[in-house]
Amino acid sequence: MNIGQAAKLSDLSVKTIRYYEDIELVKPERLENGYRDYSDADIHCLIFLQRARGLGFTIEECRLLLSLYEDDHRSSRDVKAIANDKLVEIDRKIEELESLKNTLMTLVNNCHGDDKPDCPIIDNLSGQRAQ
Amino acid sequence: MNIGQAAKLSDLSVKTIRYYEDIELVKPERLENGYRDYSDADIHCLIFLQRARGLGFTIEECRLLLSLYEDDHRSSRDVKAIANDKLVEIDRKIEELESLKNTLMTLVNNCHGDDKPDCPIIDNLSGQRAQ
DNA sequence: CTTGACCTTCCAGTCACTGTAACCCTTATA
DNA sequence: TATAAGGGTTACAGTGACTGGAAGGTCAAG
Repeated sequence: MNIGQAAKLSDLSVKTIRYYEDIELVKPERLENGYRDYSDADIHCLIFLQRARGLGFTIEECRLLLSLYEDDHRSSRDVKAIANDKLVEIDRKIEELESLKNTLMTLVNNCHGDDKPDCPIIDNLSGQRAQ
Repeated sequence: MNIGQAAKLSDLSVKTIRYYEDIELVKPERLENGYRDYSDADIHCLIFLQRARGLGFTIEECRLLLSLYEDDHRSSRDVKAIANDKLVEIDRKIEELESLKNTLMTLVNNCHGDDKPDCPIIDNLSGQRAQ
């Protein structure tokens, strides 16, 4: 199967798929004309990657997950551990963003947003605590 | 003032400050020996940048905010608009992460996490919807 | 005079792609 | 049979916001 078809089936861009070959994630066979030839197993890997990346796993985490995916003797404990780490990370990010949001909201709410130059947002960024 | 001192006062790394000069954000004078010499105004800019970056503004947004910061005739409306855009963006990111979190939590909760190879997380990533 | 802490520039690497150029291959139609 | 469209190929550069490292210059203290 050509790379274009593989892209459609996996919902990845052609560029991304070539990149995944570059970093040795999914290595398809080659036809006589030099075209990449994706097997069904390759397609499954690409779909797997598309989903895992969509869940926020880094490429290296994907590489690990993929090796577990391809290992019939893996333990579900190993997989769960990776997913759990990612959950903790996501939670941390959400908290950071919430805190950011609160700060920004306070600033925005205190700013008149008119023609005048007086601006609590700028004041805050500049380090002034003026009310 | 030397770059090291500027780094301490602004809570930025020396590397980052040099980078900010590279991209023409804060351009200090130079001493005869070639050392950078940061004025009080430069330090204020660096602190401003440190805070704005901390609030999640991109470098280009920071550049814009900085020009408003340095413009006595700015309108608070302009500043508020930028901050508001950023708020919307942050909200979108939080929602995305919440959705990710829910998906991952469901998967993790359904996974036994034992020695056996059966793993709903892997199954989901592979596209199998097996319960 | 030497040591160590600081400063300088420049180049490469990070992450996960994306864009572009220049070229080759296949298929359908005039 | 010529050609044009729409695939495919490689290789290199760029993104954002730094960070690391090498190789060297400067300064103050002992």
